[in-house]
Amino acid sequence: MPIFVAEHNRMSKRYTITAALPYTNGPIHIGHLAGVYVPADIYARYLRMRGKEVLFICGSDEHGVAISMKAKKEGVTPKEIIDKYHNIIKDSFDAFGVSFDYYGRTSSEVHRGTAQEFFKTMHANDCFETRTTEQLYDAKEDQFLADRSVVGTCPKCGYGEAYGDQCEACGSSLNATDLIHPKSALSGEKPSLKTTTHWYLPLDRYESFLRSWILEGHQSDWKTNVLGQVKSWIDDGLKPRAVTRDLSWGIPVPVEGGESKVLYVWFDAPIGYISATKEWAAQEGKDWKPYWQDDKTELVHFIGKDNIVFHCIIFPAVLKAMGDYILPENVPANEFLNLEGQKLSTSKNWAVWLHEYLEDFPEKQDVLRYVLTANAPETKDNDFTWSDFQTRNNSELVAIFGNFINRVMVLMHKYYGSVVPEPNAHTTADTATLNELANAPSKIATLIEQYKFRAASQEMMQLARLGNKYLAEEEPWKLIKTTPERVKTIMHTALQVAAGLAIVSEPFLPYTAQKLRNMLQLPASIGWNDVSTLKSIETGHLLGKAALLFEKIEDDAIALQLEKLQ
RNA sequence: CGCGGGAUAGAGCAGUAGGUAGCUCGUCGGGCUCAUAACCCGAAGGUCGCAGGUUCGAGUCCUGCUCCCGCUACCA
Repeated sequence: MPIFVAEHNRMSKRYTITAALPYTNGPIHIGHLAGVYVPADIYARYLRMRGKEVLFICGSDEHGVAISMKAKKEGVTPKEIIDKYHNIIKDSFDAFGVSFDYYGRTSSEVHRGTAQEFFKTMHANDCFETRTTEQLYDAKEDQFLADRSVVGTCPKCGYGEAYGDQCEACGSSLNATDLIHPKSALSGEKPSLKTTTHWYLPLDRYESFLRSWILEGHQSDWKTNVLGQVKSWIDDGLKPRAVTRDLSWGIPVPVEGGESKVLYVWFDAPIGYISATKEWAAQEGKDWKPYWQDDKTELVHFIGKDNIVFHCIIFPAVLKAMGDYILPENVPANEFLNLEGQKLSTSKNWAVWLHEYLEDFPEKQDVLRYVLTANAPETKDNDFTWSDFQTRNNSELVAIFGNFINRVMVLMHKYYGSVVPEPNAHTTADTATLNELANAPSKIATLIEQYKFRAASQEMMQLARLGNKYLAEEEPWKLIKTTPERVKTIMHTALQVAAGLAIVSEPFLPYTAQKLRNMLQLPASIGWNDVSTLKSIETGHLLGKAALLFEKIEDDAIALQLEKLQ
């Protein structure tokens, strides 16, 4: 009898799950996977197994200065940059089994239309304020300059190469207009001051709404890091935030006076979730609206900690302003993952890139998924080391999970020609093991629903330990010589555990789960709810061919990875 | 400077509403030999970042401090 049944009550029927849109100025690495995409995928796969209607959405974020700067630097068009990385990123997700229902991109026509419609609606409903300010302008390049794009002499320490936002010599925060002898980083010309007018989202109008919705309404079910960040912002007093920029690469501002201006990326990016939903719905012949406008739908945003303010403050304010939209039920933001003690850095190439990992460790997607889940930065920044990767593979996946399955398969083949024998009466040991097996799905379910994926993955592994322990204590290899009838019951029981693993491991290790299902010849109709009934595998069932689920990773493969980092 | 998160055995992490500090890996000892020298059992190992305070009692509450990470920047 399962002990934990509470989760059934509070589960919704439809879920819209989003994973942060990766920015297409580079490929993605293990930090992205650990913080956002693996947890989101575990959640989505789990809910689908529970028979829920799930829409799992993501896409490429393709606007913003970083991309136009990169394009300029490489002498190509922004379009070439985003196409290149969009494809690399999309392929990485596919390869790692991240089961998006749709992966869109913010450069699409549908997205342009959706984002512009958001802007126009909010504009018409007086949701914006306009402000005119003076900003540094590069006449030669004919564009306004970001603070970061201005260099000059620091007014505090006299360092000659200070950036407009911060002096790297003395650490002071600066305004670009404070710099002595400012120069444009683009052209080297002296910038001039020019007035410009922009639309602002007056976040201050949403302060009390946000306070009661999040700080009161979600006080107990949102993560502390998220609540803390939100509280900090709200207590600080929310200020109007510009939603438009003087740039050329982006979505044109669709109202009068918006010529030569584009929507600020943070305004258009989250709307990308909705655009992607529309594209998916059109493709599937469905209506997109229930996924965003039906209050029986649960919306969950998976993001990294750097994104908290956008998904908890700004985007909800936009959704609220639009009126018809639901708000996120939860925003389970993760902290960051470090690599060998140092933070990941694209510019220093201090990263493990997913597309490169797959070249070095083909077919080992699940290993990385597992390691990143078992050591996920759920409550604080965590460290990924290659040595830990090796240990987790060799000592856990190979020695515990893979080995248990192999033991069962070998014994079954040897004793019964892989035909499931008929069990006799259960002993207390059998019953205890079967009880624990029956309880496992509920335990794992509860943890997943609380976004505790690390603990959930360990609970899954616990099942393999249970199987090993059961075999060690029952010693069928001895009993086969003395009381062969008893062995039938033991193997039947051990097989139920193996089948349970095949099912319960799917959200975490989708490729392995599929392999294991094939080995056990589990019919597709057997799923999550069958684990507890203990009838996943019946007497007389013929098992498939045995194969190793995982293989050891040797020291030289690890040494090679460490060398690559240098 | 301000704000948020973190600092717990060799390593990586849990610690739920304060009451003799847990998990995984590693190490050491034992058992087993069906299994990818894998599995199972047991043991050693921590003054819970530092300094104070509240309490009969604090990893858990309060104050101060140190260090790491993040946000406050058109690097999303």
